[in-house]
Amino acid sequence: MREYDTFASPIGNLLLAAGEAGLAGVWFERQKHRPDRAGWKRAPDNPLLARARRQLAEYFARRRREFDLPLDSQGTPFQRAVWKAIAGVPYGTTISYAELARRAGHPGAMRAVGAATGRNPLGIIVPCHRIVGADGSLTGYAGGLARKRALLAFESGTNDLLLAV
Amino acid sequence: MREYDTFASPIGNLLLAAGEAGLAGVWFERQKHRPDRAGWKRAPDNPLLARARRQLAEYFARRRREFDLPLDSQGTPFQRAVWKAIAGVPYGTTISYAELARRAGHPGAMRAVGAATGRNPLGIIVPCHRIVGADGSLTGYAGGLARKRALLAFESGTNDLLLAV
DNA sequence: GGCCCAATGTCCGAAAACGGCTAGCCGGCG
DNA sequence: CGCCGGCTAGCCGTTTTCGGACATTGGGCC
Repeated sequence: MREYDTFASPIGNLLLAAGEAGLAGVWFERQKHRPDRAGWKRAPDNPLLARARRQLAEYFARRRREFDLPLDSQGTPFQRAVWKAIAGVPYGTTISYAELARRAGHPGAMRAVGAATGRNPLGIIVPCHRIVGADGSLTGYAGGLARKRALLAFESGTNDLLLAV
Repeated sequence: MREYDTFASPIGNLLLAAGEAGLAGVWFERQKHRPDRAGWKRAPDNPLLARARRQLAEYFARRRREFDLPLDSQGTPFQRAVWKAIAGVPYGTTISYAELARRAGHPGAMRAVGAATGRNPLGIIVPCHRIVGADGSLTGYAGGLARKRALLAFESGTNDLLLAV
């Protein structure tokens, strides 16, 4: 039985979930691999969820570039290594899946790294949108390529966040 | 790792490079298609480079009309055929790209011959400045049309070499 | 353990673009 | 008419670009 809440971002509603030791997930509504929230309890007053909402609002207002939250994402050792490496990619920059594989300690496993990236439960917080193909192509995003494109433009440029439909 | 040196000619500084079997290149500074000299070593004492400098000085002093140097230019078989044919054009004369194509054994390939001429690594030594359009127009030169015009005037007339800027 | 899948990367062959060209045409001039 | 300038369509190696095939790794499922 998990506590959750929602947050209305400029590029779509987000679903936030709290775990035992920290934030467990941030998904777009209707995104791929979204968890089944049967038996979850809506809890807007949960302090952790409130804190996450505030930091996300600051991020979208250009008043925050890094998140400061306890995280509690669940996955295999390999997946956790990948997600940890993703967390080290700075705001406004991108790296390739191959480079990510190297940083995660598995050079050559770029394909598997791609799969693990797609399973990242902490969208935006763990910036999987900063991972692109070796030739710069976007290749994929659980929330849809349009959102990935919008986030990268938002972080690299100074223009406002606008989701091209 | 190649050895190189420079030579101050009346129409601009030249970059000379020595190869395994002979002179590998003579380019104008800042000319098109100039090689990347990363990792090259300046070697004024290299005997081949010294010999090339002396012969160039003689050429510009009107005391030499033909060069006598071992050459080591690298290129495709087609390019080498073109450059070899260029080398056969005598001092003070010009031929058209079409005629050059015939002499190189590829009649009709004048357009490709033009491209190969532009890639000639041995400026002045292999006298690509003696190749002109069928109607006499200069059409192009890696070191700039002004230099081509100056070289042709120098070879045909008795006036001093003067580069019209 | 075996098999299939995936938000990749690399390589190679085919196709198109790119020139330091040219001969042929056409209209404008004297 | 004759000359000239500009435009066009072929010309042909080289270089770049593009698309598809394939090698590859780890997870999830049985």
